[in-house]
Amino acid sequence: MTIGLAHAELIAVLSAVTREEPRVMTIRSGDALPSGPFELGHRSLQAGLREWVRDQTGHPVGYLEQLYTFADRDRTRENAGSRTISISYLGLVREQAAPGAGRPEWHGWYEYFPWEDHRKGRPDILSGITGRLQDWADAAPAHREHRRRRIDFTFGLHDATWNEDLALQRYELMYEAGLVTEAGCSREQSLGRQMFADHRRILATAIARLRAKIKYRPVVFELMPEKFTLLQLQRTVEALAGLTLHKPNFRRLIDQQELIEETGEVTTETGGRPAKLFRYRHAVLEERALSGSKLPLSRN
Amino acid sequence: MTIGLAHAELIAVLSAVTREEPRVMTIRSGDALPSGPFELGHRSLQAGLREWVRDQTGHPVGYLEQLYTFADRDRTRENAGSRTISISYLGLVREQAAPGAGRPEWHGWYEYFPWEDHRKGRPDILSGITGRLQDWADAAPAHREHRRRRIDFTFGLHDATWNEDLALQRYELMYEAGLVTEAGCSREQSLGRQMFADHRRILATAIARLRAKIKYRPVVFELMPEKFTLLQLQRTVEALAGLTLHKPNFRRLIDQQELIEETGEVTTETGGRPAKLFRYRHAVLEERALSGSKLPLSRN
DNA sequence: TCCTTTATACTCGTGTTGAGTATATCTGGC
DNA sequence: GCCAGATATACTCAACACGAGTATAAAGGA
Repeated sequence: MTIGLAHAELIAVLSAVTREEPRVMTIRSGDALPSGPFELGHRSLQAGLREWVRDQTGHPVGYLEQLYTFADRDRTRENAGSRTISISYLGLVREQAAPGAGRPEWHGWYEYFPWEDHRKGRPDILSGITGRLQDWADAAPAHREHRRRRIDFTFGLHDATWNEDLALQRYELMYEAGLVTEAGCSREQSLGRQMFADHRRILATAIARLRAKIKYRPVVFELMPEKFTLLQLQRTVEALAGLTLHKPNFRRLIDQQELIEETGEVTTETGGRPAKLFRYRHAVLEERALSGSKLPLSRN
Repeated sequence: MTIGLAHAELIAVLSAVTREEPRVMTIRSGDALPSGPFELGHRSLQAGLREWVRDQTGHPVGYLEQLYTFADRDRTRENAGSRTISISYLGLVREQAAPGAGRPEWHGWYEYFPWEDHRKGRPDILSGITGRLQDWADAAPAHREHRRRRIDFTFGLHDATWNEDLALQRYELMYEAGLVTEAGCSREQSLGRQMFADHRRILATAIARLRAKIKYRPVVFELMPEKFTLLQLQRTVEALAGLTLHKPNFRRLIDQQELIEETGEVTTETGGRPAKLFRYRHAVLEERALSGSKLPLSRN
């Protein structure tokens, strides 16, 4: 029985939204996510990542959340018997944060996942994807029905509707079906920009997690400047979700949650009628907004 | 710069519900969670844990989900410079599974967290807890208001209502306030049964995660026998949530989700009028039940 | 037979949510 | 200066989900 000695590596998905586009910090011209070894000096995993990101990029990280941990047999290292344990994190960064010395490269989420952006309608690329997925399903008669149901559900076909939270499931399905380069598909046939190793999969995990989270925790504000208009807030949520929202209802939702307050100022930079500026109510609301339970409670 | 070499350890929170009581598998007579090193032979973390649990306990694990990864300076090992990375998992086990060779010891959740079970009303222990938390808040004038808001929210005091999902936050708050032995509190003053190292904290994480999850994913069925009555299902959910539910509304919720179907049989073992037996609709519903988004969508 | 116990079915009021419409206030062109 | 276009903000209405309570059905046991 071999004791588990392994290399520990931290991988960060740092995201920001600038000019209505969600972006991720990358290295190697967009080919990989920033990562580094977990060092002995670090107090904890979280602290280690924080330090390391600040040193490398000059960006202070606001919100930071662990995503997933996985292990792989070492690919690149000399000692092939060893293993690497990768711990991935999702971090949110303010739009206005000064760019650091390392001159980080930001790339739009949807370069890597063009089928995930539905703000301008259902992307054309999707019909090609679902077509090829259907072929993949038909190629295995034994699993055909099951695969079809999975495809329909995951991509919102037939009676199902598109669910933006399923970004990871969609990527995994495409991976299984061999539609992405990481799965050994040819470069011409591959869909979306690829990344080193499983980094694109980690990015998909981060996108899915964040899209789910904005619905029940007020994390969007970690991405907003201090003062913002309601439309700016809506556009940021839309960028993350890859969807367009219903303006009146979005506003109603926001102000019934009482998460923000007027600053008293207005801005005319938006084109038409001047828009009120709002700010997030930090102090009062550190807790809460965990919304209500969907269980039918009984009182006694 | 030291490269991160570390020990990798897997920790499992295996849960079941028997006789309307949620239980967790333990070792050392309930003092610790089962854990073991991640070995080289394992294909992946998840597979490693599955194998290892089956060998040790004879229980097949149904649902398995990663909880959290954390790092600590080694406590027990000889090489003090090294570190241990602990990866914790939540696993769900069927009630009827045969007990294995290892004769696992199951202990009720609420031995460790007596304040979390509200099925018979608000536990008496809670008044003591919140009283001591108030003292802790008052002891630090600078943070008093903030701490009070945290206590009120987390324990459902004043205008707030009890939120069963906050099990982890409650434990963390009590830890900060020094109310549990793990934080250096005396044995007499400690609340709830303690565990080795941070295992009780991991259990709290698992409880919180599971309580949140049953609301939007049909994971309860991983804990049910093949055939069950609606009341059995309700009692299982109640056991996990630590709450009593409104019977008519629970039934309505269940059948509008179309997650189960009648077997055609009935059982008279429940006392009064015979109850219909139901089964979970595996096949059709592997996906879905991710419920709806809370975002105000617009169609175009 | 009646009483207790559990199962199952129905009602009703309220609040949230999807969808659409109306009014206010700016800029820029004529 | 006035109108068109653009954006901001406010209001309405129907459908549905949800909390809460009530009524009926079918067993076992005194």
